[in-house]
Amino acid sequence: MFIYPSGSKLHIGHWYNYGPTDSWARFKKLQGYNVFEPMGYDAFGLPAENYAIKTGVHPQDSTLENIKDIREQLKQMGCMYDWDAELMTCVPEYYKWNQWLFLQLYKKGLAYRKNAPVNWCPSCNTVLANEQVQQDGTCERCSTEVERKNLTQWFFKITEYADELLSGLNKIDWPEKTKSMQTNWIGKSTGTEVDFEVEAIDEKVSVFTTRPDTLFGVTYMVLAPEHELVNKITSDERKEEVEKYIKSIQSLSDIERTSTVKEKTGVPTGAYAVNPINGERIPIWVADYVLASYGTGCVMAVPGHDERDFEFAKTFDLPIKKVILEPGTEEKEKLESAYTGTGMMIYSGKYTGRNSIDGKKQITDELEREELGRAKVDYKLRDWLISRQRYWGTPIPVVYCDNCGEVPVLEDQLPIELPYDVEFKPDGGSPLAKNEEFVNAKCPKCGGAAKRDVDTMDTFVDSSWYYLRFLNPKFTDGMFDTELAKNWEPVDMYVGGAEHSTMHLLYARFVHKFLRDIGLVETDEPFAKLRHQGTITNNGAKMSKSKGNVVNPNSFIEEYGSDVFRMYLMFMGPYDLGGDWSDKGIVGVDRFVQKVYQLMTERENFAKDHPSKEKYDVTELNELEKSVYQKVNQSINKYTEEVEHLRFNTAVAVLMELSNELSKSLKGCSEDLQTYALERMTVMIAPLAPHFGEECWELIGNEKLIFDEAVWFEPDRQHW
RNA sequence: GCCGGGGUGGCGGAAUUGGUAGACGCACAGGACUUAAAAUCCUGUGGGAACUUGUUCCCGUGCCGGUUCGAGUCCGGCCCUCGGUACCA
Repeated sequence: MFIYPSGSKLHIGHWYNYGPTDSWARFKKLQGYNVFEPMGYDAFGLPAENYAIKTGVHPQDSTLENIKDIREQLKQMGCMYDWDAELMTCVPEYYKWNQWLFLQLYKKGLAYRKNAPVNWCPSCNTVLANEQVQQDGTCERCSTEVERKNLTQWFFKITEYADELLSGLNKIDWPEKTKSMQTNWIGKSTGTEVDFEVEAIDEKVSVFTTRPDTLFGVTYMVLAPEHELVNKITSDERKEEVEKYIKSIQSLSDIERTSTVKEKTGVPTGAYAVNPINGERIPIWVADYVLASYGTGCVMAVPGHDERDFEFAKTFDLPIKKVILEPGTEEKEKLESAYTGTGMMIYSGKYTGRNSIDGKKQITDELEREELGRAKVDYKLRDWLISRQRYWGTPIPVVYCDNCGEVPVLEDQLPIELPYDVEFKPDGGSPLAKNEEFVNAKCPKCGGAAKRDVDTMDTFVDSSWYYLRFLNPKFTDGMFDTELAKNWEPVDMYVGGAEHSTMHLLYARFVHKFLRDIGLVETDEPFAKLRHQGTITNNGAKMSKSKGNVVNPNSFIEEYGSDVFRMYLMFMGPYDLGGDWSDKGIVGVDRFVQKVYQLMTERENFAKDHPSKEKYDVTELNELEKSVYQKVNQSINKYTEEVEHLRFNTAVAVLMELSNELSKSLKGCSEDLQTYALERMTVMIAPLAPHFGEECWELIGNEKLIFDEAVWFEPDRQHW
């Protein structure tokens, strides 16, 4: 994953992501693969803008300055990045293609506008990111209570790909936990949509349920407070109470609202609905535990067989009906808690006595026949909201014309450039809204006066296709070079933090599939193999500038060099777990390197003076030579296995064991066998410590660079 | 709350498939070298007990329970902790 340049310094986390990854790439290079290892900058985003609000430094200036510093530090790490392929997302040459992508999605009906709430701080007069809202629901800058405000915003229709995003997981070599998180995030559930007639307004309201077999147990219905029908159906005498309730839950987050430990709240609307299966009249309530964003924003409540409904019914003394019998009991009335399993249906009209598993299908069939419902698949996944009321991002290529309404910009007018002169101090709207020159445009359709969209895109748009742009960042004839892409896609190895599991990694898969559907890529998935690096913490806490607990790698690099520092990070523990930072053990890695260096300097030019054989027959070696020979080959075998699977900690341990053995025994071996051992040792050290590897390679008498030669030795497994 | 990880000596960790728990390293202790120190090298090092002093026994992988000839590993129930939770990226 490319780097996010939020500050000017690389911290240990960056080293932990990029050092070991480069070691893996170098290992592949030595093995003879054609390795393309690029680096770029995810340069748009909120922190640069907040920094600008605080200090007055323009986001573009601070970002470009940071990138300059970061580039120099990346070079210190000794990664074999292809610097010709470097890219950054904040330049028109790049973000032009975000806009182009937007237009393609729009053309296919996959970009659309609808209302969605944002966090609004009435005191700062601005939209806040979730991160800027404190736990108690107040603004991090001024501690004012944050409100929710509805704005018309752009969405990408990722839900159109929900099924394929799910099934595609079977085709890729990703960590099981990541696939499992995406699966749960997409949240596919098969169920039934049931229509309930609402009395008084002569309108139907649909609910989605995975348990149509419990339909006879419905005793009330709940609308999300945001549901559009709430206003319509609420009776006059209830109006005041309902409005008061809706206001009272406005500042709660979805997490708080749906918490099962929080006491249930809600109010009756005074309206009633009719259960289509038995004609029963049930009250309609409004409660915050139902979210407008999932399903239809409305649930049929079955307190006997749903835990949340049970809690709610207990709290408000609503009837609880038992309609499924737990296997192994005859008790048809009492329920200590909601029973959510299957069993025999009871008190269910003609379905009484049937198995609830069959009942599910039969009730759905009946509803379909009567046109009162239908089988339906539902997803938790929501469409991707990409509008941001901010400056530092890609302008959305749409204008609004009095005559023609919403009109996309013509492709040949791209890029819509982000103007430099803008006031980002918050005052109510998107910063771009105040730049007249930017806002006023011509309607592409009628040529009349029009206003540009003043929002910018979510930066996850930038990062959802950059891996394709790497192939040739200077390409001008399209989003990326499709000919090159044919040869290089998908990415063979993608490494980044697990925190991206459900957002970036899902968005990128979605965009890749879309690009396939418009004929730009040929594969179904962007990243064939994915691995996560863990987080390095400091005293158990995530390092961050705001906490002031960032460990600066510089002092260690000065004292031990980048190779030792990088190798120590690899030696610390399993790569995917990360761990708490401690400099306690770095001397051990340093000692190891000194020990190897000693071995090499004692045998300068051995490769020239005593060339090694390719293979040895152990029957012709003495006992000591035989054990050295075996140790060397066992080490190559183990090392290969470990590095291949990113188990760098044990790979380093293999090399330490080998160096201990060689320090003890090498003196007693024939000179050519000594060369044999040192060559192989060097080849294994080089990917982990590239500078030191080259030094050793030269010391023992080689002329060319080891990585230019791409030397690798397969182990001799014959004589174990 | 929900989803997904993690928890093993004084410390970082190893044990790849249910089969000798503690590889490798840090720290510590003793020794060699040295006038001395540093560096380096060698030896020891999970806890406890016994004695015939180099061997035996007991305990031990977050907690409680289970499966198995055998569990760090599998199953059930907890505790703690970390990541995500749709506008940090």
